Amino acid sequence: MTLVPQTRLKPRKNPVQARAKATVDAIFESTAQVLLSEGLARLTTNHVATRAGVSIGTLYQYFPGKEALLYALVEQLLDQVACQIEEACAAAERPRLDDCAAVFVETYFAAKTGDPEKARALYLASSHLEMSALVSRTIVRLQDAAAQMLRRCPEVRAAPPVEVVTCWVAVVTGGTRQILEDTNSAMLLPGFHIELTRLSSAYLRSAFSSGPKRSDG
Amino acid sequence: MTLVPQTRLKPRKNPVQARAKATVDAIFESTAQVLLSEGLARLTTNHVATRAGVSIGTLYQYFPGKEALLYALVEQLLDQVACQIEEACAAAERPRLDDCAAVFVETYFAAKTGDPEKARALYLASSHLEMSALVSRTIVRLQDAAAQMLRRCPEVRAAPPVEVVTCWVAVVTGGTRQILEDTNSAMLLPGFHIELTRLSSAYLRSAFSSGPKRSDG
DNA sequence: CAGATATATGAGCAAACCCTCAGCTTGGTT
DNA sequence: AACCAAGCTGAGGGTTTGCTCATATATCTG
Repeated sequence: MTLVPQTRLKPRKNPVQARAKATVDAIFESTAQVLLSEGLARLTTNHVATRAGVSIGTLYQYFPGKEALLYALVEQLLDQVACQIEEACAAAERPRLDDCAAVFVETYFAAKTGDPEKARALYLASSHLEMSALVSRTIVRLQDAAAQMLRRCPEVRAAPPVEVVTCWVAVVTGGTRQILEDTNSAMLLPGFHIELTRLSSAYLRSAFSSGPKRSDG
Repeated sequence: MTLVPQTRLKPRKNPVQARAKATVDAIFESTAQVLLSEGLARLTTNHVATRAGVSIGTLYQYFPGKEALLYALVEQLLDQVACQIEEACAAAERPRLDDCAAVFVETYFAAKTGDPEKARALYLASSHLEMSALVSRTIVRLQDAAAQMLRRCPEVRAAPPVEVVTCWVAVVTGGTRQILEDTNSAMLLPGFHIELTRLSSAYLRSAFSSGPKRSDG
């Protein structure tokens, strides 16, 4: 319902030959680079095309406009993250609570820090208002994946409350964003990973275990 | 050290008469509104001036450029939040761990949700690369305030580890941002507040209390 | 090879935008 | 009232930017 008229945001033409695919990839790559080096405000289509080593006309053969380019970039990167999370969560068969925490945090963190610059470019681009629906949809995918994993957890009796899942996912994604965007904290990345896992374990235990449960070690 | 040459970002002139102060306030207000209704990409100085009910020339009497305007807006809003947090943290004399969690979350949450639209405008503006240092400095203020409050906590023996404070602050600020930016989750705001407090309590206890401590309830 | 299709080029136009400046109005002081 | 500084105005200059289109080249098919 309420399908936004996104004609302006959809790709204009799909590449069929190999060299065209390479061109589109180069444009994506260049967009991320320009986004980081120049910022969203100074990102121009001409600059993107030049940096990608293609003509401006070529860019407009595949994207109907500047916003469509950014939209496609964000869509691609968000989908990659969501797929990785869904896969990892589904792979956990009978996880303990601590496993749920570790799997989710580990996977999300790896997806984001694998290419931190690309992640930061994504954050910049996704602040466009047009992207909010896209981001929202991805968050729902993460929440569903997390909820289903939790439901398979022996320590969790009933269906996990929506507020808990919402809070957990928001805190993991938002916290990671905060750390990645703050260049001063960049050195603390490994430490943050550990702390975020401990935080998740502590929260999930307090939300699902009636009695406090101490694991050995 | 490394004082960035921010001549371009500093106000050009300070208002001395009352009507001039009103003008500057109107410009700030209008900037936030345009930011929300049009987005960062379509925010133009002419539009801001028109919406504020002043001439474009007036705007440029107080701000040397578009970026300075955004910079001043972000600076003002960030400083308000930091001051509130510092005050609230300092007011907690001999807090228990749960009090620390409650005070920090409560204050931050109130500061952000008091005017959610302004908060979202702030997020949009702060994604400018130029703002990263400003945001970074504010985060440090929050971390310091939180650390000092924790140090006054009887349950905390030594100085709180920097990773814990960093993670906690990142998670509270980032999580709140995530919820505020996602219009779909807007209805869950009160519930999120409660969960975020519980999460903070659980994390702080797991970080500082050697033995698990169960409070009545 | 010949025709058809897919892909690439880039000069340049129309529109949007940032910002200046010369002149005007308001408020305060003597 | 006379004067002055503070504040306000808005048309427009110079620049940037998004995007088109006529043309050229590469790849595929038979």
